Amino acid sequence: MSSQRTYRLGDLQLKIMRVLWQIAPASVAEVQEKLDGEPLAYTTVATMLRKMEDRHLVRHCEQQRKFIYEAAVSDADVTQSMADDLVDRLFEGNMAAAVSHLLQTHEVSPDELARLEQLIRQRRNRA
Amino acid sequence: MSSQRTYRLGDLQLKIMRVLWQIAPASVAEVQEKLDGEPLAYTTVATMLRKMEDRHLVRHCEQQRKFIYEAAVSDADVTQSMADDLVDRLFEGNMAAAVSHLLQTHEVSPDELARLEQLIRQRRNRA
DNA sequence: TCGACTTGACTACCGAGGTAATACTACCGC
DNA sequence: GCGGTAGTATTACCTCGGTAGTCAAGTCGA
Repeated sequence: MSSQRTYRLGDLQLKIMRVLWQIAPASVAEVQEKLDGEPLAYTTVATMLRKMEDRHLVRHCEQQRKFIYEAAVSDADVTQSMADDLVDRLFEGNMAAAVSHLLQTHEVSPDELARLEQLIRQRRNRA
Repeated sequence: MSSQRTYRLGDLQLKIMRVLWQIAPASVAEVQEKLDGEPLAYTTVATMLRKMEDRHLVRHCEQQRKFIYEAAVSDADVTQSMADDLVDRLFEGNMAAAVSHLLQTHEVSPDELARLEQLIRQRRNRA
């Protein structure tokens, strides 16, 4: 059951969550190291983690003087919530409109199209 | 041709843009009036419009001492840019993953499914 | 033991979104 | 001409994301 909460994460926050989802409990240094793109100051990552803990996105425990952080919300919940949020904001909740917009404005490989078609067919049969 | 710019609008900004896209040139009072949800102070709307003009999202001209605002960016550009942005952020640019996520986590009516299937088939034939 | 290094705590600062009060100004009707 | 009204300009404040410096405390190696 996905919680009803709405998540709206910034770029850095999302990147951090992704690290935590992938490598699970991690110290600040580990998170910092695993972040791709421009390297950030240690304190930047630490500060962000603290702010994220305030908002219950992550939690930490102490081990040998180190803070070990882990995600407090699931990938699925966050992804869904953020996707929902955008569909609401941009397409007034109309999912089909959103999907068709994506399909119309983007290149999708034949393979992917085939997969999507299959997906939709499954859905239709289930109904 | 859609401009390359990336738009990330807040809630209010999007609402305002929607009003301007719908009713075209409009005074502050008209925008304020057309905004749904909790009524906002006149000055709130005016301030927001000025900030948005700074960022070239809207422009205004003066008519009888009134500011008449209109959108300076198109619905299509903003929608696409925001959708792209999210696909990038959440699905690392993988469009198909995004679409399939949406399909899997939402109710879509049979009619809509049919429309989507048709859309995909068109795309596949075109390729 | 002492200094370098690690790590967390605290603080600061910027920009943007959002909200609005206050102050000024011009016009309109009496 | 005068006061209300409509409208803009100015200013302020709060939150959040993001970035990071400084400081203090603990740790570990020479």
